[in-house]
Formats: sequence, C-alpha cells, structure tokens
Amino acid sequence: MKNPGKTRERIVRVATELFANKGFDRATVDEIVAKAGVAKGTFYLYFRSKEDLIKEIAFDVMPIMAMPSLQDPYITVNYPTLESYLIHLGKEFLSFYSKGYRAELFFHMLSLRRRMPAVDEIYKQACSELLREGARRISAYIKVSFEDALISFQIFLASLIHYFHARECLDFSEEYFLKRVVRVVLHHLKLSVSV
Amino acid sequence: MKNPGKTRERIVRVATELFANKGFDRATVDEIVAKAGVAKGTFYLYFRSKEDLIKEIAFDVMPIMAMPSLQDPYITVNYPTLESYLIHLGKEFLSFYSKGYRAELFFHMLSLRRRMPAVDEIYKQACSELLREGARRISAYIKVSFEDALISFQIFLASLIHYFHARECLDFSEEYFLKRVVRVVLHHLKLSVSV
Amino acid sequence: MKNPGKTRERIVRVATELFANKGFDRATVDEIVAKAGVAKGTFYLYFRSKEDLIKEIAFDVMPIMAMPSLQDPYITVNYPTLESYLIHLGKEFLSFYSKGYRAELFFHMLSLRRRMPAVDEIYKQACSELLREGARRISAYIKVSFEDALISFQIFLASLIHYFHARECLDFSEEYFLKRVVRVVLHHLKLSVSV
Amino acid sequence: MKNPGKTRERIVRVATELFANKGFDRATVDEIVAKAGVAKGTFYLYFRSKEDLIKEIAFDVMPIMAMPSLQDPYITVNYPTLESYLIHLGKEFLSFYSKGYRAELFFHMLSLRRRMPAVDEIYKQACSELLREGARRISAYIKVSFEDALISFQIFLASLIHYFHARECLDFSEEYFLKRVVRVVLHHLKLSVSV
DNA sequence: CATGAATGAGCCTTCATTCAT
DNA sequence: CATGAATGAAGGCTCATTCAT
Repeated sequence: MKNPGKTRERIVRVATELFANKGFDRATVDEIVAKAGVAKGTFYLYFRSKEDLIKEIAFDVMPIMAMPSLQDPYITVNYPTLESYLIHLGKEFLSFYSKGYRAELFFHMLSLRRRMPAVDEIYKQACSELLREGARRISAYIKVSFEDALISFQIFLASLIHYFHARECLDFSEEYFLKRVVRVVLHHLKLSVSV
Repeated sequence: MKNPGKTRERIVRVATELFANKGFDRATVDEIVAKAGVAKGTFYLYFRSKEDLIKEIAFDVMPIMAMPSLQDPYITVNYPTLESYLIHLGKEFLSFYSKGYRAELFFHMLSLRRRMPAVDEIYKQACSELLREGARRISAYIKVSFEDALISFQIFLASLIHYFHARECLDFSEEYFLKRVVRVVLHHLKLSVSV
Repeated sequence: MKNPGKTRERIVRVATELFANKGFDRATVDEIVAKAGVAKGTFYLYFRSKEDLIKEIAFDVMPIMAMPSLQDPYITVNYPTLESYLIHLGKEFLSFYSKGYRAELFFHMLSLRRRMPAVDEIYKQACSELLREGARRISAYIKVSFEDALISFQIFLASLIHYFHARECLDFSEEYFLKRVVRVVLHHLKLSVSV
Repeated sequence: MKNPGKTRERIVRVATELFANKGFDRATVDEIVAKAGVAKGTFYLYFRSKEDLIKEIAFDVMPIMAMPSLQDPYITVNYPTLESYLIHLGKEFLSFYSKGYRAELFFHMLSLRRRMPAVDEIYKQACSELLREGARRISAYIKVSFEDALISFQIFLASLIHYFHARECLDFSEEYFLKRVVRVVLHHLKLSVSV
C-alpha cells in the first residue's frame, strides 16, 4: 500500500476540480488520472465507471448538503431570533458553495439531471426536503401559515442560489447580500404574521 | 429546393429540442441531421461548426430575451402600478421559458458558460443589463434607492428562475407563485420607501 | 464515392481471413481496418459493432450453406444413383469449406455459439434442417426407414466435418476419403433396406 | 494454509467451468480468482500465465484422453467381440465428454489451436495416435486392411464427436446412437473383410 | 444548394501481469 | 504461501468535420 486510503480520495478531489472547470462530459478519465498521478486502471479499481464518479460528486453538491443545520434539531437554541437563524443558514449555504468548486458543480448538476434519472431523482428529493424543512423551521419562530413560510424560504433559497450566477454582475459582498435578502424575507413574514 | 429557406430553421428547431433533452455535448450532429431530414454536409453549409449552432441557441435563451418589455420605453404606460408591471414582466418571463424547452436549455447554458468564454461573456452582459434595467424601472414607479431596487429585482428574478428547477417539488401554479413573489417584493419596497 | 459498394465487401473479406487465423476474439477491429486500408470510423459506418460483423460471417459458414443442392428440388434428376448423389453432395461440402478459410471459421463458430445465443440458435436450426433434408433425400432413393436415413446422413456429415480437423493426421485425399465414406454409408443402407 | 494442496486444484476446476461457458478468451483471470476465492497474486503463484492454464486444460480434453482403454494392452480380453469392444470404447468416449464441460472445452480447443502452436501440435499427435491405435485394435479383431480399419475408426470417432454438436438437433439417446453407429461400422467392416 | 462516404483523434473501459507487503 | 493495489497497453466505439460528386 503506497498511499493507504488516499488514492480514491485524490481521484475524487482532482475529478471535482476538472468537472467544475470543464463540465462532466468534457473532463476525461485520462485527464483525471493524469492529474491524480495514477494509472488508468487504478481509476476503474475505485469506480465502476466514469458515470459512477459523476453521480458521487453530483450527490455531494445537492443543496441539502449545504444547510446541515436544517437537520440538527437542537441548533435553534443558539439562534434566538429568526433573523439570526436565517443569517446562520445563509452563511452555511454560501460558504458551502464557495468551497471546492461546488457552485460550478451545482450548475453542471442541474444540467446533468436531464439525462441522468438517478441524479434527477435525488435532486427532487433533496429539494423537497430542504424546502419543507426550511419552512418548518420558519414556522417555529413566527406564527405564519405553512404556505407563507414555504414561499418565504423558497425566495430565500432562490436568492442565495442566484447569487452564484449573478455575483459577477453585481458588486455586493456575500455578507451584505445575505443581510439584505434576510431583511426582505423578514419584511414579508412580519406582514404576513397572523395577529 | 425542397423547402426554400426553411432548412436552416428546421435544423435549429430540432437541435433545440435535442440539446434540451440530452445536453449540448450529448446531442450529436448525426442525430440533428437525421431528425431534420438533411444530410451531414448540409449542416455544415449553414453552420461552421456544432459550436456555432450551440452559441446561437444559447444566446436565444438568455434571460434578457425573456423580458422584452424591459426594452420598450413606452410599455409602462399600460401598467399604472408597479404591481401590475411586475406581474406583466413575470408572466412574460415564465411564458418565455415554458415554451420550446427553453427552461432546460437555460440550465444547460449555465453549465456551458464555464467552458465557452463567448457564452460566459454574453451571459454576464445580459444579466447585468437585465438587473440594471429592472432596477431602473422599479425606481420609476417608487421612490427607493437604486440599491434597494436592485436587490428587489434580483430577488424577483431569482425566484422566477428558481421556479423552473423547483416546480416539481412544489404545488404552486405559475400564476399563484408569481403573485406571491410580487407581493414579497412589494412588501419590501414599501418598507424601504424613502419618506 | 471512391469505391462504389466495395468498401464493405473488402472489410468482410479481410475480416474473414483475420477471424479465421486468429479467432473472433483475437482479431481486432484495428487490424481489420488496417488490412482493409480504411479508417476506423469507416468500419462503424458499415457495421454497428464488431459483434454484428462476427454474426454475419458466422452465419455464412453454417453447414447448410455448404450443400445448396439440398435445397434444389430438381437436382436429383442429374444423379440417377444415391451413390452419385452423395458424391455430389460431399464434393459440394468439401469444396465449400476448402475455400476462403471456411473450415477454420466453422470451428471458431462452434466455439463461439456458447456465448452468442443468436449464433447458437441459427446453428441449431441449420443443423436440424440439414439433417432432416438429407435424410429425406436418401429416402427418395432407397426404401429405408426415416431413422435409418437420418443416422446414415448424420454419419456421412460427421465424417466430412471430421475430415477438416483430422486431414493433417491422415494421408487421404479429399476425393478418396469421400469415396470411402460414401461406400460405408451405402453398405449400411443396403443392409437396412426393407425387403 | 487453508486447504493444503487444494488451491491449485480449485483454480483449475473453476477455470474449467468458466472457460467452457465463456470461451478461453472471454473468461478472465479476475473471474477465475473471484470464483476460486483466492487473490490475484495467488493465481500467478501456480501458473506462470493465463496461457499456461489454458494449455493445461486444453491438453486434458484431447480425444485420446477419452479412450483410456486404447492404451491398455490387456483390455481386449474382456471384450470378446469387436462389437462389444467398440460399444465399450464409445461409452468411454461419450461419458468422458459428458462430464465437466469437456464437450464445450473440446470445441473451444479446436478453435484455439489455430493460434496456439503448442495446442495444435498436441492435438495433431493425439489425433494421429488415437486413429492409428483404434485401427490397430480393429485389425486385431477382424481381418481387414489397415486402411479399411482406419477409415472405419475415423467414421466411428467422427460420429461420436458430431453427436456433441448435433445432439440438440436430434432425439437419439447416447446409448441408442452409439449402438447404431457401431452397427454401421460393423456392416462396413464385414463387407470389407478379406476372405 | 445538397449529399453521404470517409476520416482519425480521442473517448471509456478491460484485463493480464507485477510487486511490495 | 498469500495478498490485492497498481499498472498500462490495447481494445471497441463515437463523433465533429471534410470533400469529391
């Protein structure tokens, strides 16, 4: 064993970068193994096919992975206000997609899912769960209908995602943009609150 | 001459559909010409390369194409209120991307631009112009800072785009979703109005 | 059109030779196209896959192809005696498999059919039809049970086939061997004739 | 040591089955070791190469292995008549090839010998020896020319071999078919006997 | 304008073999 | 004796593009 347990990891790492830069189709297995410094055969020792690796990497950039706090039932105790909680979620989200070419991969994944049913399925599940859970959390903070919460969370999410394909067209910093988006959502929720 | 002047158009049409379904890389020139009922050579009579056709089709699904009203200086006379105007823009946008596989192509384009500088350039321009023009229009209706208008329009746009990759995860109709998004934006703008 | 209708034919011809010499698996598409003087792509213009070409060539060496007289209803008028008819069939058979590497291909086909159901199916059909038709012809010459005719024809056929994998171990000429085999069959049939 | 001295044997056994089902080329070392439950390296501990194993297995299905009685100088004392002796030889032959995928392997071997000189050599030797020895035995029973005996034995052998690639096309049992073939041979020999 | 046979670089994948442990 | 990660040559196949007709 030359690099105990590191070969597979290295392949995934360089593949992630190549896929991000060139797209899933244009990045070749040849390039991946060359950059990873392994032989072609080694690739197929760890992955049954290029498609298998694509799936693995695509699954890892699902939006639900970007908001782990949404899964933690006790997290809200640290955030007394909805505003602080949304800011926290937003930061998680933005920093997740800012790392390791994930934003680029996310858009490649969105393009990919049309021809990879497995990816499409996972995306739809991930998306549903994310929206529903987000809405549930909002409902815990403020007394609004589930639908109002859902619309609000969707707009919140949409804006964050949009940031990644429009950031070059604007001059807002992540931080500032997030603050403004949260404000918009809160304005709406407060006006929707049932008295 | 079988279909005077129609050959090129037919190629674009079938290519659009194939690109939407299979992605720009996976749809082949062979499939395109087969479906268009022309010979391989004919394709290269109208397009210098597959990439040329891709660019042409990619350019046609830029978001700025989806809101022609934004270019028309006299359109606002028909929409006395900001709400009615945003509803109009939203309908334009949603109906544009609902037709002819444009929503699918839009996401393929977003993936594509990483490796096609020409597409990237156009997208950034289109996006900047769209956001800036949208903000300008909002400013014409209501007295808010340009930045507030920009954030609002961006959220408006982001939500509409998001609708196309989350519509399967939700139960909202286009119409209803649009109404709700406009309401969120208006809530925010009214609270941001400078008195 | 450089070689009207000849390219495909040339590929089949050189493939036949290569398959015969190296076996279906060991002869590569690269070798075939190199020897045929065409590009790799050209191969796939005429054959969907290597397997398709293999099937085509395998079908052409089925034993039934080696005895066309068996299909001709009027042929027996030229051969007044069973002996002369069997000699004729035998010559047809031996000369068929002596040409164009067919004997070698026949044995490759016999090995191949275990893993290619389509070939297996065709072989079993071809074999059944050949045996049954041969027996029917014998019955037309001499009054024996169909079973006796069947056994006789099978032994006749088996001996001819065997000639191709044992000819190097013996010193018999085709002609002489055939004469002797026919004699054996006739001896048997005459002793089996129902009086 | 898990199974003292059994590893090599197990490899041969599973390889035999895989080779029979998939052919020598299509069965891989990977499959063999997986099915044998040993590591890749272990295979190369017992065999210098895949080809070595192929040779070994190919040698074991040579037709001469199927008639051990032919090597035993005293066996004929148990079979007073030529008929009983031929029946005995035939049974030996048929039961040999009915066991352990040997019939399948025999045809793969026949295909293989074109590209493996060592196998070709052995096959020709085995075949010559078998035919000559068979003819010699016949001559010991009945007073015919060596050539008549040779032809007879060849037809006997050919029919038995043919049984293995035509049995699916007929309805004869092994036993019955053998009896009929022996009868044909005897008819011929008796008519050829020198008086 | 239109054709379609021909091209060949390049892709994904397989598999016999090696070697450090 | 035994392991299994690593290798890389070689295989089958695809596809954008050209060009003679």
